[in-house]
Amino acid sequence: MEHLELSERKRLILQAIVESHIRYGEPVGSKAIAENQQLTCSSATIRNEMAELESMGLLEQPHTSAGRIPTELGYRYYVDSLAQKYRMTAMEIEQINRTLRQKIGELDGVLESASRLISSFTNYTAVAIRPRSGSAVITRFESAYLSEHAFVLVFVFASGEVKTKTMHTPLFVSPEEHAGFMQLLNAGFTGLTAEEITLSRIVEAERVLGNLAPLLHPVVTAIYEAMNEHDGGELRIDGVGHLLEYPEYSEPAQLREMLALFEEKENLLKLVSAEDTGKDLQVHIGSENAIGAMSNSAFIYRTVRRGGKVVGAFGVIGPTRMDYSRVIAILNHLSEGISDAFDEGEDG
Amino acid sequence: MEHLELSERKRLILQAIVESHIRYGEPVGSKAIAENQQLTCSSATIRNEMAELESMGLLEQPHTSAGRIPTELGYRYYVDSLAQKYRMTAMEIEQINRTLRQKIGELDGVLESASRLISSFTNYTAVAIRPRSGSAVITRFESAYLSEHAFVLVFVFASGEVKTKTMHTPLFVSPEEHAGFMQLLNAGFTGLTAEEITLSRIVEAERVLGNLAPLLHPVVTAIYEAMNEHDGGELRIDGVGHLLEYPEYSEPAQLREMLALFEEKENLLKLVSAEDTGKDLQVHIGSENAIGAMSNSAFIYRTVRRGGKVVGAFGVIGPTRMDYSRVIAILNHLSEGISDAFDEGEDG
DNA sequence: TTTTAGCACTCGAAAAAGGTGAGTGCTAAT
DNA sequence: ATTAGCACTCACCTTTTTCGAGTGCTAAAA
Repeated sequence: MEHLELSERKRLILQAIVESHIRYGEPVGSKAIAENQQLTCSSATIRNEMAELESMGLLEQPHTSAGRIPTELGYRYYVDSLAQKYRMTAMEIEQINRTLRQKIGELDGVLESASRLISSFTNYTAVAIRPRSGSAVITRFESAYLSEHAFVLVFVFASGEVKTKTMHTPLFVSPEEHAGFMQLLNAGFTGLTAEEITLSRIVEAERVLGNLAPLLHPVVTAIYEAMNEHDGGELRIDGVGHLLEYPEYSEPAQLREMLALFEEKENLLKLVSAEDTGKDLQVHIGSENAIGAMSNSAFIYRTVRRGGKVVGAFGVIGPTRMDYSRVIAILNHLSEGISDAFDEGEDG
Repeated sequence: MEHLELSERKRLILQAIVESHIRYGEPVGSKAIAENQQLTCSSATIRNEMAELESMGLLEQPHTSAGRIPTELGYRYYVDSLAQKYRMTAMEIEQINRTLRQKIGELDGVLESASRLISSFTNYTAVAIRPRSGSAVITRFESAYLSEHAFVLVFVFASGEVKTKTMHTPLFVSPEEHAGFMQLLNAGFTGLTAEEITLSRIVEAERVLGNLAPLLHPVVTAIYEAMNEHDGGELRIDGVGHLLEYPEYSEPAQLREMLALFEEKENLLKLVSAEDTGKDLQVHIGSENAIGAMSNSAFIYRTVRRGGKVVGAFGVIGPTRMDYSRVIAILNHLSEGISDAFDEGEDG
């Protein structure tokens, strides 16, 4: 399927059909094609060509007396070989740049903004993903002393990410004790994966702590949770309502499946975490998605890398008749902007 | 409407109709009532009573030859005077308690868990809200030094809330400089509302800082943002998919409106922020909601107070034929649990 | 050999027609 | 005051009809 040989005319016809169907969502008839385009042949000729395209598996008919719609293969061919590069408007570029410029630094913040932007620009549902990382390691603990009974714990992960958690305790903890506690934490619990935080370590630490020992348990629990949260990945979704704009989600069953998918973040996370093929732009059409609920949808996303490793992704989910070229252009632009922002943030 | 005089029989009939309609979502006929209940009269009698209830504005007929459904007023009467106290199952209580026990301390975390719990228990869409507070004041800055080019800023708000933000800078900042910078921040920028952070303060601080002056601008921006974020309120929604379980949201238009409502957090925030009537449990039925999109929905929420001030709220949104007694019971129980958790956290 | 005009045919979608029954209001008897 | 009885209403469901966009095929034209 890499490079199916198609006559120039067939390519034009396929392109016209795909684009019309993307636009109007309805089967495309031979007459519409004949009139509309720079094709100089009659509808009868187009009918013949369409029949051939159908036998090649690029088009299909919903029923005998209807026009044609593209198959998944048809879309695939379109995306790979036919789609024109969409040229973003100055307004679009401007607005994206402006928004990104404010959000340098925190990955979560950047992804969040990206998601919002994408949703409002494309009129599709947008997702922002921080995939599960597999082995969170905390390289440092910092803390801010709030009162005798409370302090903020700051977890600094190897990835550069930072999480915080406010701890409360019935114990009376002086600033000095607090400092000592933090020193112990940094000495005994950094550089470890969740599995490496063994009971013996904890017992040993408790022994050292003396009367502050009861403080350790909730802190260790917090550490665990922070690691798991960090490992577990994050998912944000914007513009769910856009689904309703497309008749392919008008059936309650379909819609329900999608909403369930969005609510159970596991699935989408898996989808992105599973594969790092090296390609930064992923276009998954229909059943290519390997999730039942998405077999009538397209999922396009772009990964965000840091030091070669995938640390995030953002993209859109919508009907298979998605405006691929526009979406791809927007994702690419956004991606560039984000890379720039990070490069500045890192060493600039 | 406070205490409409109704005969005992009318009350029973109204209650039966409301409960049947809550359960099945369909108009209730006289026959069903007559058979079902402990009423000892015939369907004809009930028809007469129903006609009267209708003329009082408590019931209505979707069309001439259908049964009756409660009006908003009917639901209101039911909620105020008729609803039985729902008794939670041991399982429900157990699970709520267990979940809450893990989430002591961070308001956001508690609200989040509450929302999830509510959604899964009630089969309605759940919301958790931290309303806009109006005047965020930071009482203290803490910081954790990460590297010469990065540190974590911790904002401690007067409300006890804590926010963090990771700062990057191209400057080379030594630990000592960092400590000095933090000292200045605490000296010059605590106890202020956003408006009180004036340019003159900033200029003065820059003067003191000397070569570290360029650091101030991004930090002040971050402070601004943190305050606004804190002021702006937070909204979390779970179980959107549950809407689809109720035919009142089967029309795309309805659904769309709701999804739009959920995505534009402003509206819901306003709804809760606007009023602090002193009542902790709010039941808004239909048009009582003062948001067009919600005129066919009920919104029940419970506020969370701290020191007498409303700092959060959680509740459910669903069709007007909501299972009021069950929802209210669950919200109340949850609320108790949360109060307990906070009391422990504060002084325990 | 390729293209095209013409035509009979197909079949989903929308509109129209028909049937069903739950539920009503009213009247008259209890 | 209650209830049995009955004519009537009207949303909902099913069936029928109509309609037309689109097709494939054939035969003529290029």
